[in-house]
Amino acid sequence: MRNEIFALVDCNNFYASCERVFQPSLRTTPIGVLSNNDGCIVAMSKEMKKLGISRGKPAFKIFHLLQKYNIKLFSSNYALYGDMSARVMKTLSQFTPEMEVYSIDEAFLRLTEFQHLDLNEYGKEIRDTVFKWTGIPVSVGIGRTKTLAKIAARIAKKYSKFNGVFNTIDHPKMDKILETIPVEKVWGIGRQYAKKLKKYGILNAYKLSQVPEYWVKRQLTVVGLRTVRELQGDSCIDFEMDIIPRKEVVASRSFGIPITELSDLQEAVASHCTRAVEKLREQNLVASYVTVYLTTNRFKNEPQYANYSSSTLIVPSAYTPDFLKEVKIALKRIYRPNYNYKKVGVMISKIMHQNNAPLYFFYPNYLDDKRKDIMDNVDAINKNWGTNTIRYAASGTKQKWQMQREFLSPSYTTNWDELPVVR
DNA sequence: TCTGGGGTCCTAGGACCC
DNA sequence: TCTGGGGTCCTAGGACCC
Repeated sequence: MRNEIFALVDCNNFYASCERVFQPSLRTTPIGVLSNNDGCIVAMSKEMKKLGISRGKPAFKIFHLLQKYNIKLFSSNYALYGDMSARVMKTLSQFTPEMEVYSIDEAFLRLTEFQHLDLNEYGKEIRDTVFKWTGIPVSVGIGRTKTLAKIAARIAKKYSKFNGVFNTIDHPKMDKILETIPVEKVWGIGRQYAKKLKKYGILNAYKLSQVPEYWVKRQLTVVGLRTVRELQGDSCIDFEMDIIPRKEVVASRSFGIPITELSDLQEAVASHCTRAVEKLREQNLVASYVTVYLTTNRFKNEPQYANYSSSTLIVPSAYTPDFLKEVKIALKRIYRPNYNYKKVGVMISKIMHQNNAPLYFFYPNYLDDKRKDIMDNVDAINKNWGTNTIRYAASGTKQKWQMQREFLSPSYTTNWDELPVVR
């Protein structure tokens, strides 16, 4: 067993905290951030959590509370959150050469080479520095495995007496600590697994750590087995410093209103497709497989239909028109009239790095002909002048399918016209 | 629940081959 | 047809994550 040391740095209520950074007057106001389409609550400040509102609640259900509790709602603003995330990660990277950016608001730091430090002090320094440089409050959890670091961060966040930092390494009461963690809060144990485990009386992390391996493997596959070993202090979930190439890229949106006409769906699909291929290019990837899917609203009591269709490109590409051509045909194959559609999506897979794409004698390679130059220019313009400055006619101009974002905050950090003004 | 979007991994089972 | 064994590859579905 290796004696690893991991820290998990987790931003507190990340989206809500981002909004607050730019509106300091909301320091004590309950803040909620909504999902796309302003559909439901995806993030809350602690003041709002205290009101007993739960994540995932449909937004309209709390409209009557807004005035009473002076709640401030925001439509999600991923341009802002992405930019703030980059600032946090850049700050964190100063504390170790070995960092894994795990999600938009979390990073693992490998601190195995820092055994000699007072880890609690180091954690506090990390926390204070991130707050000073970005305005985002974070929790720091330290443990021998990633799973234990996760649990530590949860404790750091939950109990204010720890000042946002908790270290489980060599903790004398480790068993007691694990007993306080409900099994469904363990990283890797979701709703279904928790249900199964509870049936057998395995209610908390300590119990889970004591379960025989063959039983776990049979019930929860090798994934569950890894989790159990991690709880025992045996690090077996890989630490991924390198950015691993995506295996698939998805772009999809629910519609603001039900959509029936093929022409509207074609616009939406073209728009999603354009975004998906953009994401490919951001990482210098090419791909050769694209899937279009559509679905009606399964929560409505009306005729239901869902289907998908895929196409293979002759040559792996990141040239948007190559994909637009395919998704148009694919959508036509699966479209049926007279349904109220809720959502369409485009998924791109069979992805590889552009330098690894096979060369074909009869077909031009994406890198070789003018297509890459064209795409680079389009991307540069859209980056400088704003998303969709240049876009494809196929995406349409009516865009009646566009989502609703009633409570959108300004793009403080990514749009020159919306910079905060100091008077 | 009247519900967001974007990902990953694992397994079972079918297709196909010898 | 009262039907062998074994391997690989692919896909759908189910679980998980943020």
